[in-house]
Amino acid sequence: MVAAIIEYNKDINSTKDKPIRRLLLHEEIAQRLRWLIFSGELIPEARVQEKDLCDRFNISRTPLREALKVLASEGLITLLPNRGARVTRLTSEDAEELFPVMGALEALSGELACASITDSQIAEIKAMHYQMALHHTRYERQEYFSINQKIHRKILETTGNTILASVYNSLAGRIRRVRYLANIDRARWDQAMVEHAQILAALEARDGVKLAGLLKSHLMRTLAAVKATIEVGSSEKNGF
Amino acid sequence: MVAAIIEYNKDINSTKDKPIRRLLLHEEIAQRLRWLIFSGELIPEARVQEKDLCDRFNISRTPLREALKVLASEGLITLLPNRGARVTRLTSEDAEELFPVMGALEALSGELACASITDSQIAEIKAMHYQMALHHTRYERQEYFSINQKIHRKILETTGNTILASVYNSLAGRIRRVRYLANIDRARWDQAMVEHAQILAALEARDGVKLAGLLKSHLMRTLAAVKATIEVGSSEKNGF
DNA sequence: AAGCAAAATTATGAATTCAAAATTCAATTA
DNA sequence: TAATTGAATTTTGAATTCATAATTTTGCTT
Repeated sequence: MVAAIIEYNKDINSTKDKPIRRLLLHEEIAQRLRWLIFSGELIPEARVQEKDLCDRFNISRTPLREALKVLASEGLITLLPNRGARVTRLTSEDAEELFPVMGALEALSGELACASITDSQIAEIKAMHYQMALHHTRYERQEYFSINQKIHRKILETTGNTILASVYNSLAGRIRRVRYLANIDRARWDQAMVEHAQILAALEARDGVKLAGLLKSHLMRTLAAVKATIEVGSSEKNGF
Repeated sequence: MVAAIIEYNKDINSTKDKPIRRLLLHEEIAQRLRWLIFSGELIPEARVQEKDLCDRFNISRTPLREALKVLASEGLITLLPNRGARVTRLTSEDAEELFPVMGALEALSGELACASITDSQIAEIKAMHYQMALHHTRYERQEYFSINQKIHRKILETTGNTILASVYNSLAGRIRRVRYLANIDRARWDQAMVEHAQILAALEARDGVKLAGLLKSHLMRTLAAVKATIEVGSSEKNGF
């Protein structure tokens, strides 16, 4: 009995678990706010009223304001001193700055992935790719978009580089809503599928340089589609 | 007189300046905290006591805590719920994740810079380069380091891509202290100067692809030197 | 009725307060 | 004396309060 307790204690001390962190309220709130922005419930340029959100989440202003500061540092919202916070509107210029950076990160992602990806991981992505192709033939935009995201995220995960993933995700967050709403035309969609097939092929061949180039150019072509969406959105005054 | 006032008002309204934002206290505090970390006054792993900093800055805990949340989202400090904040210690693994990302960003930076850099901007960088070379021959490490930073930042600015710059600076911030303290040996230093000469040449030739490759490999070689510093630092328990 | 000015209201920025958790320290026991 | 328990203190997380800036409303003037 005593021995068992001693064993147990030894185990506690020798095994270094990562500390169990009960999450801080402002982090929970920040995550929920991100969802509100991605889902489109919080509209760009619209003022974010602290009181409303406090009531909604049943919290005081302190953790909410902390969360707003974090989102501001991520570029998702803009703080106007004494005049509140508002969801940052993505301009065409922003997109033109964001995509080359995301392109560079995706290229790196592909390069690193090729160096370490396992056969089973490739098989997984391949399965996702065909699932996506199916949605494409069925004109199922939402589902296509969802799996598309998953494939890119899967490649990112494969690299095992958490910093790369977090930086990429942060940037992608800024344009997620626009991409989601992007009403890409059929021609561009077909073209995107061709590009994805090439991407898969390069990944299977573990050709890092090739894959990097494909991902980069894929992103740059997507930029054009997104820019078109932004222009339309702006002129309709229901911007992004 | 009245006319003058009207003129003045018209000017105010017609010219759309970016709003003069009296900076929020937490932003000021966040910036000062960054300096404290970069300068080494705040030691990694050491607990950051809220009270001490509040006394130091003569502010209440509210804006300080907001600033801490922002720094945490930048990765400069780590928040342990109910156990305070501490400066994030850069591990060798962190460096191995950070440098490839920074390399990709620098490569992009070089590529974009070549596409738009003016002759006078090149001349400016060239002047800085020779200034740096002088410090190198004189073994003036701090000055060399300082100009080295400036050159890379100047190339970044040249691209005009503010998002690229801010992402890069955020990542660079995490390793600035280590790089600053990095006691690179003479051989590596000499090698770095050779690489810089090549970088300048590629920039003058506006050879974006070449420059991208050079910057990337330059970063990866720097990684090795930084990793060595981290290892030494850790074993001496005065880590980074 | 339109335009303007002043008062009233509301929202924001930051300090203070309060409750809960962690840490310190002293007393006790083996 | 070393280890452990439990109270006292400190520190943190979050709500509340307070002062000030921004916005809205009201009432006046033309």
